[in-house]
Amino acid sequence: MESVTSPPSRRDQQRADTIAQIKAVARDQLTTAGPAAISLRAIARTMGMSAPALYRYFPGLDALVTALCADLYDELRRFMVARCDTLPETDMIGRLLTAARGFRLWAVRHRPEFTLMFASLVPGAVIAGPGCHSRDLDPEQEPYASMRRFSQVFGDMFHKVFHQSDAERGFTLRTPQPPPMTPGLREEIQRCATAIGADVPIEFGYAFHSFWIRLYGLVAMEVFGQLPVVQEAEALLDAELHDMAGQLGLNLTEFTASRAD
Amino acid sequence: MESVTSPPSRRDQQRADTIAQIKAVARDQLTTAGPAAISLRAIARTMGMSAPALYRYFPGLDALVTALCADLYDELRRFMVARCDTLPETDMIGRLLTAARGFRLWAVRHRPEFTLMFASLVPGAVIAGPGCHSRDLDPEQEPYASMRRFSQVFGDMFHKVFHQSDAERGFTLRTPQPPPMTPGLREEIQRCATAIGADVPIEFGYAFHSFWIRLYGLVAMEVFGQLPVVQEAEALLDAELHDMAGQLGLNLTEFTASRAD
DNA sequence: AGCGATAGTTAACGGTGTTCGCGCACGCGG
DNA sequence: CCGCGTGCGCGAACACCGTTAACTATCGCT
Repeated sequence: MESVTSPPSRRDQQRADTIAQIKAVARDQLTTAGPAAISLRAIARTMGMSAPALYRYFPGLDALVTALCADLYDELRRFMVARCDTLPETDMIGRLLTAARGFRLWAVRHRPEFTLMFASLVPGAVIAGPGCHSRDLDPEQEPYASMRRFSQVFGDMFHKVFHQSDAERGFTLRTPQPPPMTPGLREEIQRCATAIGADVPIEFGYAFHSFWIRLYGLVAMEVFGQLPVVQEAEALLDAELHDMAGQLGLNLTEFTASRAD
Repeated sequence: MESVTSPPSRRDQQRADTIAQIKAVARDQLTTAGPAAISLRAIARTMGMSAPALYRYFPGLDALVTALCADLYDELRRFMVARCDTLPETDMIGRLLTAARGFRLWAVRHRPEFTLMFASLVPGAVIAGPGCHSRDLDPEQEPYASMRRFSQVFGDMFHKVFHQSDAERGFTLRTPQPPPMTPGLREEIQRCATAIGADVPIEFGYAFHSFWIRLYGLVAMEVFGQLPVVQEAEALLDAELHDMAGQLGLNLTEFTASRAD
């Protein structure tokens, strides 16, 4: 709540540069040797500094990893929207497909990063307990803000594709038939949808949620080496996307074919 | 290929007991403080031993974690089949549902274990590279044998439910319509299905594979704190199972209702 | 010009995996 | 039943790791 943001003084600039360099070196360690290999002493070594000096910039290793993780969410989001922006605003189906394929592509190109982001959140944060993550989960804190911005990408797209007219969309959206749900589940799905800005009826809320589960499951299994189909993973993603589109009344082959005209 | 298995001498017995104790202590560390907290020195400390002594039983920390991981796959499999065995042999749909719910239940009860098994395979094994895991992946080695035995549970069930008669099954199985697939994908899905012993047509091969992706995605997201719907996760699993059953022509509500008679 | 905040240093503590070399003692074979 | 050998455990040591404390020098602003 600073009413006056002080101009970035010279020191602040150098400080920002150092922080960026620290994160860059950490990112390199992550890419090269995996999440467990991020080491303060090694970072300091390659930067020509002494390890305790890094504590001027981060309160500890966990904080560094958390900040790096936040950057990765932003990078992934930017990667996805950049690819989507090559398509016209009205082609929301094309943008959704591009976002999904971009999600997988970034993940398989950056397996260690994906592991850090989606399978631990923070080292040592997966400790047991129903509330899962033992970290402070102030929902406005740094990793969560980036995660929400990332989720927002799909949320906005779902919202838009639903509120498009059939003419803009290029096909008539069919209301999927959701399975029977408990009242509590219906309420929570509705709440999650509105929280993400996707103001849609429950049938679409469930469908979109289920689609996200399928996309996440496919990508996570591929990255973690759990996917039975491993060589044709990209083709499998396309098949799954076809299948999901079909549940919304869209035949993707005809769609892309007619679009190609 | 030992033609004569030497009788378990007294020494071998003690050795086996020590190995079991080491893994038990490691398991306790994993459950209590997460995968990163498994420490040889701490294990030796609580066992009243010295750290290098453990090297008489495991060539290193990675080997211990790998062996522990293999045990966990067996434990998960046993948990699932034990619950399935409370149902009659002919109720394959009920067994499939029980197996899926058991998979989730074990995962949420053992989050650190699940993380170790399904999101890293072995610490430091997620290093970049197209072939993913940098470990020796001799498919008959210890972690992979247990993984295959685990996968076999679902594979057998899929095989059986498909080859059941409609009378045994209690409903007429509808052939799902798969999305268009590339020839390579069809071939690989077929190959994976036969490798797991599920000799089924491609339509069911794709459906079962997709079901496994959805189940894995749902459970992994819940364990890793990535699921939007977090409070009603169990109800969400039931909804997803309803949805998947519906794609095979089975209305689950009627099914379980008639079964309850 | 001087003062204070800031960035950097070295030393040290406790922790980790791993290797080496030694000794002891226990269980097996004669 | 007894000795022998082998497997077992130990301590020391090396190279890492995160983190803290005390201290210094330098840079920037007043």
